[in-house]
Amino acid sequence: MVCTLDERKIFKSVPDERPPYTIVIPPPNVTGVLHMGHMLNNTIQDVLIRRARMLGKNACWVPGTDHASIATEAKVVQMLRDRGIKKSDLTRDEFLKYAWEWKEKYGGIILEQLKKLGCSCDWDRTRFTMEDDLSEAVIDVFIDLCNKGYIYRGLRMVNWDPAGLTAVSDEEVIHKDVNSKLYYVRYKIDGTADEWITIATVPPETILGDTAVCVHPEDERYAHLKGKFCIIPIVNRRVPIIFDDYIDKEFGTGALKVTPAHDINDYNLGLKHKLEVIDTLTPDGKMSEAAGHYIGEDRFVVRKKIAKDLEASGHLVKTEDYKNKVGYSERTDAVIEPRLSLQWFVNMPEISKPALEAVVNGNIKLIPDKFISTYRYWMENVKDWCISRQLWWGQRIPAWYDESGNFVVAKTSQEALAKFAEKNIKTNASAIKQDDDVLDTWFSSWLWPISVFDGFKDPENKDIKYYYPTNDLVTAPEILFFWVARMIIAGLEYRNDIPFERVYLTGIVRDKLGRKMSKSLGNSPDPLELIEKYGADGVRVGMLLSSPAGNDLLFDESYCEQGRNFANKMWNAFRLIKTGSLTHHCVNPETGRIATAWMKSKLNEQLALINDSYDKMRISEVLMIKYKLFWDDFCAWYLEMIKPAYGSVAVDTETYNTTIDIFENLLQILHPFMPFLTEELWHELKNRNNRDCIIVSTWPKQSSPDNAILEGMTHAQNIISTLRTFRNEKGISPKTQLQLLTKDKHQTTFDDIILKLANVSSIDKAESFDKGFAFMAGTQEYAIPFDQHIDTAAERLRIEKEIAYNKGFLDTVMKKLGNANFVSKAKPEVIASEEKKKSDAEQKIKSLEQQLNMMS
RNA sequence: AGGAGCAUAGCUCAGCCUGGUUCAGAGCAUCUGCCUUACAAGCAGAGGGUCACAGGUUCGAAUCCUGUUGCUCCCA
Repeated sequence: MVCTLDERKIFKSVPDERPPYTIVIPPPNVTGVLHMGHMLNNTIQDVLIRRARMLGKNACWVPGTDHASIATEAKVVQMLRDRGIKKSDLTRDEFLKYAWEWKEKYGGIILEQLKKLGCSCDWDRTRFTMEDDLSEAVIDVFIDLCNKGYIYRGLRMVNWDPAGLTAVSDEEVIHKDVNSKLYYVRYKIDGTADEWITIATVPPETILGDTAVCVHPEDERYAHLKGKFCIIPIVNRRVPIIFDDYIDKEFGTGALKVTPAHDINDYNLGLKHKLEVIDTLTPDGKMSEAAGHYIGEDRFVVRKKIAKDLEASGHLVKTEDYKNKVGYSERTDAVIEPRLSLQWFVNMPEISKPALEAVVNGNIKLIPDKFISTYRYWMENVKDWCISRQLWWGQRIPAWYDESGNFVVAKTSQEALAKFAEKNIKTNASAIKQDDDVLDTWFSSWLWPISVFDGFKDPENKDIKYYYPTNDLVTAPEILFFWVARMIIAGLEYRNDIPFERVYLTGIVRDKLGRKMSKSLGNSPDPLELIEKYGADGVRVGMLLSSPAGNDLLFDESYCEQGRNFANKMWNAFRLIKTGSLTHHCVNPETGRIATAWMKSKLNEQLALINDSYDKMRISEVLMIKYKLFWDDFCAWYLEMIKPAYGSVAVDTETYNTTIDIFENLLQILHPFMPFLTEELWHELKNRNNRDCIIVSTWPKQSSPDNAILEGMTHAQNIISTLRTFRNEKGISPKTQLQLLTKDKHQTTFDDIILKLANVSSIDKAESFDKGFAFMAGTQEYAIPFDQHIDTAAERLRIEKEIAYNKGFLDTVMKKLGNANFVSKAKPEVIASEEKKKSDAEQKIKSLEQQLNMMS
């Protein structure tokens, strides 16, 4: 080929009169590299896109990347550190210059990798969440939501990442089981000489921030402490003992130390009981001035120190081993600390209602639908979304503060000044300062299905009107909430329409032991090495062979091996057809006629199943049907039927041409899964021009199969298999010809094929069977005269076993039919089928008994 | 603590919604025989499951209901 499909812009889509089929890619992290999850996800999208294109839709797959603020910023900081530059020594602008430099260098690697996978994206449409137009949309949406009252700024307990120095969302916290210690510490009751209350805590360093001790109001052990105070050790602070039924009497000692600054539940207790809030941690996880002790030391160092100090002062009662869950930052792996801070939030309950409705009422379909209840549960309990991040890489929050802390939300400083003026706040350009924080990356990507078509910049443009709502979204269930749900919210809010019709949720790719693939485990194969080793088509097939929607895929390289073997099989079939003996000789035209008629019917029969499974998004089932259709039906049966015996010279152009047609149809059907090989063979098969590519060919039209031929062939296959088994068991070479005897009912249509595939010399009618091997295919009787030594006893045993089986079966049928309840209650067609079973079984038994008699 | 889901051949999964298809199917793996001029990355065959367990509903249960056990995910 002179130039690639991509270069010929075959993946390109522009609005036209055809119906659109649109997918927006879940944008991968711009600095990321392809991992197994991407492979699975994008292969599925490509399969859907390619089939839609062949169905005559205007297929548009929009690629792109997101800026992944925390991950990217962390990488840039690392790069700077390697060059001996500290982020804190740089201005914001200087830092961003480095960040963009990094992005230009490494951004887009992943898109190149997707091309190697064969992804047929419209690469001209590649977008990036931080490019100007998309950023402007983000800022406009922020301002709009502020104006609508959905966004507010508030003091909240957030998940603080002390390594990343930013708040992260609940979804970015990974809870892990860890072995900790539970410290039992006693606090002296104020005004007593030797009276104590003992609390249990995992992080004893937070004692420095304690502002109360809380017990259950009905806990008799502590009833006498009502109105009393106790003394916090080390800091010697006098704090109240409060009573609240929030307390679990059974846990620890039933007495809870309350640290409102560092625990969300304690914070709520603090609000309720009006407790003082003492923030004892610095942003980077060290003890703050307010802690009063251990200032500037890391919290984990202090944890050990304070335990010793408490022991020395006689406050430590005991320690216990304790298993608990600790939150870690998904990005930096630092232990997350709950921390009070001023952040920006989206008020979710109200704005998310239509999005809940859209899924519950079926406007948007989740596949598999078991995710609907999960989605509903989350949306009904949705919490406000913390959207500010203490980073520089991202869209800077358009809020402006004056010197006394008043703020307005505005796109530019000029507009901000105007807004201050409106509020009658006197200030000036040099006195106002923009918020230092940026917006959560999801606050960009929730606009993705709209912003990639410039739906914010130009809401009435041709693209957005044509492509939106998109058709399918393919993504991982892990981000159902923090991405999918939010896109639905944004879509309904800003287009008054859903962003996509269906969401296909893939499984998570795990290793064969069921562990998630991760860098630290080192259990993930390198996707590009896999492609190198098995070919992109082989890997694509391997990925999809066993990945039912929503179920995890236990990946094993042997799947790719299977994929490669299949590609190899296709190649070999091509060789037979195009360059092998088929081009020179062929079977007699009659055999060819039957064979092609059967194969065409088989193809149509299976194509109906394939189309149906596609519609139900059962992708691995689609693949398996195609796999068997090609390998079993086409190669193992059809090609063997028409393949000429050595030395045969009969030429039959019609059969040959039909075979090419069928092979082309099979290539088309397989094309979405195996784009490279099918395209290559498509061009090898015939001399086609640059435009005549399989990727833009028309999906084969399904017509009704000839059922008589299908049934007849199944019967013939039955006979052939029995003869092959017979040879196998008797050790008769496939080269030895056999004679086949039939009775009246036998249809001769497939005789040629039986002769060929079972190496039978002749098929003759006989009144009755003499000595030899008698068998049944369906309800018909056949025999092979066989005069070599036959183990009569073994044959008798075989037939007797078969009789016993059929009698047993007949018994169960008779029992049903003899049951008055069954006959009166079962549906007529069920009864009819039982009657048929009965007569078939009776006839079989009769024939088998005859055979038995003949042997004696 | 709560919510959701899963349990079918050695492995990965269909079938279950809507009970009845010759006493459960596939792919891979296994075993047997084959280097047959498209293909040993192959060909032809074979074996392999009391459908997790216990009850119940029904003429009839892998399929519907209840309970038990084990596992996974989500959220505390």
